[in-house]
Parts: sequence; C-alpha cells; structure tokens
Amino acid sequence: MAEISKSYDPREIEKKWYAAWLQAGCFAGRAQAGREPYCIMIPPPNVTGVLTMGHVLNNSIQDILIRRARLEGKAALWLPGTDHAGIATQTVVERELRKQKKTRHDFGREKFIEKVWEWRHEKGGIILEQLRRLGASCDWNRTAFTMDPAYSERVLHVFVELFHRGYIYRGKRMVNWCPASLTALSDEEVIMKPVNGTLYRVRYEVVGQPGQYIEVKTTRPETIPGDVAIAVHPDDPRYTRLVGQKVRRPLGPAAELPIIADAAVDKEFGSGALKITPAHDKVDYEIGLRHRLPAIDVLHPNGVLNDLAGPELAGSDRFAGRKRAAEILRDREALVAEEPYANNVGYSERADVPIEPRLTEQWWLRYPRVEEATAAVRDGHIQFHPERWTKVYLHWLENIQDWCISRQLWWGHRIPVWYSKGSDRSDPKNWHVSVRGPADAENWEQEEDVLDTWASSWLWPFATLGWPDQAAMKQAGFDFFYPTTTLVTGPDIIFFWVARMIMAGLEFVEGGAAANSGIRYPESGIPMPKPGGLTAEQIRQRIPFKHVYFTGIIRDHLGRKMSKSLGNSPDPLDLIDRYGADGLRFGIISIAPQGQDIRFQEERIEGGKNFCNKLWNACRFRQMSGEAGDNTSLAAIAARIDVAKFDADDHAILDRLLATTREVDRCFAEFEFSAAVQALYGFFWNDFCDWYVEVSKAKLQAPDTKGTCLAVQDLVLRQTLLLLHPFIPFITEELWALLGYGAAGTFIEDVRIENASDLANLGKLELDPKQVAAVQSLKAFVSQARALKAERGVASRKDVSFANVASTTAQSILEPNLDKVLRLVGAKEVRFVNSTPEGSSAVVTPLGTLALDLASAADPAAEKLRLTKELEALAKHIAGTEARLSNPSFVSKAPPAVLEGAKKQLADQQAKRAELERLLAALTR
RNA sequence: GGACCUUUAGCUCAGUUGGUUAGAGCGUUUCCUUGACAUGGAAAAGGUCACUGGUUCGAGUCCAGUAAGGUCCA
Repeated sequence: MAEISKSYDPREIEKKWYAAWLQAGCFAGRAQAGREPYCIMIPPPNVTGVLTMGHVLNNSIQDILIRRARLEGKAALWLPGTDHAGIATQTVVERELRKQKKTRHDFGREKFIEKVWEWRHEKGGIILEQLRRLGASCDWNRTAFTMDPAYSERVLHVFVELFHRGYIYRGKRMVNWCPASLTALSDEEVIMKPVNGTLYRVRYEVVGQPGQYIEVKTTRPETIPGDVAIAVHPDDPRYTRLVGQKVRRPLGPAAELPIIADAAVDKEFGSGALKITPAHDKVDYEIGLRHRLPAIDVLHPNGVLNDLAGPELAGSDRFAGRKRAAEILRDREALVAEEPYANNVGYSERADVPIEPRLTEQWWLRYPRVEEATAAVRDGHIQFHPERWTKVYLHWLENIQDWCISRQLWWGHRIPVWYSKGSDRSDPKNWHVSVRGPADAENWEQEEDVLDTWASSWLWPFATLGWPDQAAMKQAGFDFFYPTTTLVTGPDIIFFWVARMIMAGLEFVEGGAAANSGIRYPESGIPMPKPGGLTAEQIRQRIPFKHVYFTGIIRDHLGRKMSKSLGNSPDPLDLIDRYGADGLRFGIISIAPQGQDIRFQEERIEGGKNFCNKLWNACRFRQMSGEAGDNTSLAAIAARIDVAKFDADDHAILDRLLATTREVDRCFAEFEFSAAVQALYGFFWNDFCDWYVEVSKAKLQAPDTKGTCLAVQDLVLRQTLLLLHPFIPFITEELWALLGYGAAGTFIEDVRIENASDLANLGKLELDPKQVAAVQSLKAFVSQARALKAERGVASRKDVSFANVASTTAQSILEPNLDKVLRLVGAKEVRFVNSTPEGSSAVVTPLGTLALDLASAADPAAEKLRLTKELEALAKHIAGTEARLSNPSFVSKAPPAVLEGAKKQLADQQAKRAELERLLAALTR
C-alpha cells in the first residue's frame, strides 16, 4: 500500500480519479430494473456561459445528490447539456463580425447560422468542460443541446401540437420590444428598474376656444406626435363639458385630437387628463381599441423617431428626441413645467436598455394545464425546498399572461409555419403548420421568426429522454427515469423555466389511459387529452420532477450580487487551482444555508482545503499507527473488533459516529446540505481528531487494546469517507484506495452506504450510554486541567503533578482512563488525595476538585480573584434555578423530566459552590 | 400598493416540535514546533439574541406591531 504523503495535494489526484471514473463509466445512467431511479436534469447553462460561483454552488449540490444516490444503490442519472441562448449567442457572434466591420445581413441568414455553429463548436459549451474540473459526475454521453437536430425536431413538434390543440395564435399586439436586440421579449425578460426622470406638464389647446387648455403629464413628450386623443375619466366633473370637443396636438404633424371619456383614466394622477398614444403604451392601446382610435407608430424598430414624428424629430434617437421635444414645446409655450420624477421603467434583461411597448405581429401561447400546474405544487406532488417559493409560484400562475414566443432573431428554432406565397399572412387559411413543411415548398415562404429559447428548454426534462420518439425513449430509459427526482436551480428562473417545465410535462407526457379522449392528433398520432383536468394520479405521472431545490444567490462579502461589471466575482477555476475542487466544494456548501443568499468569503474555501488536509492527515496517522488489517468490507472490520476490549472512548466515538450518520441522513432528507457538512466537520475534527486520535496514542501503546483501537479507527474512517464522498469526491476516493477499503479497480461508489442502525447491527456495536457519558466528564476534566496549567503559565511542561479530591465514582471513572488523561493534559501524575494542598491552584471539575502541584505557591490574590469570579457567575445561575423551583406554577406545570433536570442541576450547582467556597476559604486562611 | 425573506459574538452564520449556563467557523489575545496535520494543537476574551408589547410556569424560538436592510410581483 502506498504511503500517504505529509500534506494533501489535490492536483494530480483530481486529474487521476476523474479520468478513472470516466474510463470505468461510473457516471453512466443506466435504467436498471430492481433499482430505484434517481434522476437530475442539469439546468442547461447558456452555451455562451463560463463557470461562475453560482454554477459552482448549483452543480456541487447536484453532484452531491447524485453521488449520494449512487452510494445508496440507486440507479442515478445526471443528464448534462446547454441551451442555445438565442439573443446572447447571436449577440456574441455579431460582435465578432463587427470586428471585421460586418453585420449578419452581409452574410444572410443561412451563412450567418453557419457562423454561429462554427462559433459553437469552437467556443461554445466551455462551461461543460469546466464542470468536469469541479468533479461533476454527469453522464456526458447523454450531453444535450437545445439546437441538436433531434431536440430541435421535438421543439417544432411541440409547436405544431400546441397549434393544433388551439394554444397558439398569431396576433398584432403590444409587446416588449428591445430596440437594441431588435426583437420582442416576453414579460419575464423585462426587468423593472426605478429611474429618476422628468415629468413634463404639457398643455393642449382646445379647438375653437383660444386660451382654453387641457394639461397632461407625461414622461415621454417625444411620443406626442403619436397622440390620437386626450382621455379623461367619465365621472370627472372638471372635464365633463369638454368631452366630445377637440384639442390641437402641440407637437408633430398638426392634428385635432378628440377628448374622450374612459374609466381607465386615473383621476388622481396629475390633472386627471391622459394623452392617448396607442402605438407606444399598453394602457393607451387598450383605450384606443375601445374608442376605435388609430395607432400612430412614431418610432423605428431601433428606437429612432421616424417621419411620422414630424420633421423636427425624425431621425433623432428616442432619448435625444425627448430633449428636443421638450425644447420645442417650451418654445411654443406648451410646456407648463418640468418636475423631477421617479418611476419604474422596463429594461431588457439581456441588452440592459429600456424596452419599448410596440405594436407588432407576434406568435403567442396560451399556457396549457395551468390548473394542473397549480394543483401539482399546491397539493404537494412537487415539493419546493424551501417551501416558501410555492407561494411565489402559485401567485404567478394566478396572474398568468399569454406568452409571446416569437423572436426576431436568426439563431434559434425557426417557427414551423409557412405562408402561401403572395397571400395575406394574417389569415390562417393561408398557413401551413407542420414540422417538415409543405410538400410543394416552392409555393410557400416560411415564417422568419424563431422561438424564444425558453420555448425549447421548457421541454428539457422529457425531450432529453427521447420524447416523443418511442424508440429513442426506450433507449434513454424514459419510463424508468421520468418523472425525474430533483431539480436544482435558482429562484430567479422560477417563472422562466420551472413553472413552464411543469406545464409542458403535464400537457405532453402520457400518463394513464383515462387521459386520452381516443382522438389522435394528426401530426404526431399522439392521443388527444380528454377535455377537463387531470387526476391526481395523472399529475403524478406527468410532472417533470418531484422536488425542486432553490439555491441562494452568491453575493460578495458586502452583500452585492456578483457581476462582471463590478469585478467582484472570483474565478472558480482559480479557486480550484488554489484550494482544490474538494476544498471549493466543501467551502461553498458550508456557507450555503438552505434558501438564503450567500455572502462569499474566500476564507471559507480555505477552510474547505484545510478540512481536506485534516482528513488526509488523520488517515495518514492511521496508516502510521500500525499494520493495515482487512478493510475490504464492514464485516471484515467488525470481525477485528473485540467489544470486550472497548474503553469509554470507543463507546463514545462510535456513538458519535452513529449520531452523525443519522444527522447526515436527516440532512439529505431535508435538503440541508450545509448542516450536513457542519455535522461532519464537527464530528471528524472535534470528536475524532481532537479526542479519539489523541487517546489512541495511549491505547496503541498497549498490545492488548491496539488491534481493536485500529479497527475502530478503520470503521470510523470508512464510514466518514462514505458520508463525505458526495461532498468531496476526489480525496475520499483516493483515501478509500490508500486505506484498502476497496479492491483495485473498484470505486467507493461500488459500496452501499449504511444507515445508523445497519451500521450498528453489522458492526455489532453495542454501546454503553454510561461509558459515553463518562467521556463527557473526562473531556471537561482534561479541559479544566489544561486551563489550570495555562493560567499558571506551565502549558508546555509535562512534569507537573495534580492532586485530585474525588468521590469514589469519579475515581472509578478516572482510574481506568488515567494514561490517556495524563497524555492529553500533559502531566506526570494525578494523585488521589483527601484534601487539596495548601496554597495550590484548584478547580472544581465533574470528576473532583483538581489542584495543581507546583514547587512555587500560587499567587493568592490572583487565585482569589479567579474563584470569586467563578462563584459570582455560579451564584447567578443558582438564583435562577432556585427561583424556578420555588415557583409553584413551574413545579406543578412543567413536565417531570424538566423538573427533575432542574433539581439535579441545582444540586450540582450547590455542590460546586460549596467546593469553590471551601477553596476560597483555604486561600484566605 | 401586495407578497416574501433577513436582523443572534468583530465578521459570516447555526440554533430542529418553547425547557440546564445561546453554539460553530473565521478573526483577536496568550502559550506550544510533543513522532498525523503549523493547512496544526491548547487555553482565553467576546453576545441585554433589532425594538415594543402579548401568550406561557418558562420565549432567541410562538403571536401582534415597529424599525432597518433585501428580494419578487404590480
């Protein structure tokens, strides 16, 4: 067996094991009858993406879950992939073209898409390579991409199905238009930002009544040329007599605008009169529809004012145009005032520019299965962790709006609709909708728009498993892995992705014959669902996942979001280089409480690395302590343990091992990963290294106890490695091999992890609670003895003697453990005496009053001060306990156990006080 | 405007169904290179649990309100 080096160096070990895992096919997700499936679909990162700390957290958790599932004997599949990120990817490639002073139009659609594919093959999907450095155990053979030919066909298939099922329509409606990307966006892609702008008060002269004006307030005077009316509230007495009259448009082509009454007008805002610009505002558009008003679009798609804005403004950008408009109005004395004004403006999420409400022809989706999607989460078929996100989800579903799914881009899934050449595109009679297109292609022209990227990734959980192709589904193990088990993602895409996946699953995944109406869709042959809702059973079969774990957002140490522009985001690969992948994983998990945002501190990553080194060295200690025994199975180790040779420390460490195993089990059940890491840290560092390893040093000297002590270490280390493996896979795999827990060519994942009761049974561990408790008092005794030494400044010396006044019980606990205690304290002897020596320093421990024997007498003043302070603190506690016990309500109402506890506590405290008083009195004498 | 989250040691956070003297890591102070580890060991200092009420024998924990910070929706 190779010797374990003095410190842990992750580099070569990580490389070695990742290659070995790949070589052995450890990550392959296989549908295996008789095994429980455990499946995670990666939230596909953007193909342009690089690894961020958010990805590190998110993917570490997925890897933890999937590796734990393997240890539990489940058939685990973690399916990786990327999405094509329509706008982001197209922007990246266009930016490269711009360096050559070219635009996509110089290439044309087909050539440009070839360019994007070239880029994708060269530079796209780097993030998947980076995930390997982190140790991600994805089934790379199944790597999916939303633009893969097979996936693409599934996306188009869904469009065609939804069209036939009546969920998709085309219409000229108000959309969120991004003037930078020149495409429509969905509501979810618009971010509201507070903006400090100006509110312009503008007056419109009433026709035929010189000197009579109506005043309106607007933040967008440049759209006045698009005004078609002034609206007031029908119940507003200020304007009743003006309704039906006209005003002059103060800017742009001259026009007389009707004054109309509409209940949508807010009487309280400004003067109570609203300018109506249907082409540039959603509310105005609706008012315009009600009053049959025209819509005058004064903007080019890129936000530059067009000729309809009039010669004064045409050609100006919308923001320059706003200033110019204000100047003109001022010159014409139509501008009454300008006021600073804070309001919310919608920004394009990707391009970070204000969006324009714009009237365009788009494709819309009425969401399917909204009710069932509500029920799925409300009724607990899908569980959110933390649970509170349920409310956010349900609220969104209650207020759901149709989804604009068309994008004016080239990179993406081109909408599978063809228009009969030369005919009216707005008439569905002239449409052909199919995956493959019309047979007589020459008579048709295809829709130019592509689908929103989310309209492809919402199919991710089943499209990656071959749906709807039966053969592909069989090969992928669809029936075995679907519904998947857990989705790990950020709450920021709860609407974008989580909710939509649920609806897609409910609509498309077959489950239960009762769902079928007997009618089949012409395109796919898929049975048409029965009208009406799905049963609970059908919902359970169709949902895409059973658990959704929402991670927190990683912030910098000041609490700011990490972003490229702030430069406050560390490079994960750099962190891996410096701390190891395991160190990074352990560190990030330890600071990621469930459902809360995380403040990143590099010190914690360093802590992860230190923990790995500690683990490494504890195993090194084991290796140096004695011959390796048969470690190849739990039973083999158990056979080397002679329970008759157990001392209190063996009982205690195994008791803590079982408790830790239970705690980690609980944490996995409740998605509390940082609590699991903390439990493991505390157990291993404090209970095992700081105590058991130290007491072992004495035990190993005795030939009688050596074998059992080594076997106990082997047992503890084995279970610890198993419990830690999902969190820190590389180092545990290496140590597993070095300590001989697995045969050559096998991996830690080939073993099944035991739960606490199985571990106790298989290890034949009959633990004595009294012995466990004895170690508690021994620890306190040792700690107090050390403190006594430290206070007298003799911490390093080993030749000191202690005198202990102990009860027979205390003495019976101390004596069999004395060798170990002396070693831990750093002392020559503990003499059992009847009274503490005159003038010595003493403390009251659970195992007697312990005095430090020194040639030099203690400083009486210092001793007095110390004892007095301790007595004062104790007196407070005694007073508190007495007060409780003298309260009749407490005595009569508190549960007996609590009452007994308080009584015992009081007795202990009083005994300790008596002893301290005696020490103090001895000093004063 | 609606909903949710957070507020505990200098910093970052635990604290499970209310029940001994509220914990951890980092940082700080002192001591220690003893044959696993200085990426370490030992000891210590450090908290009126944001505030105000209430429920209770008993509140960091439950309830109501207030304040500050944050997130989402409109």
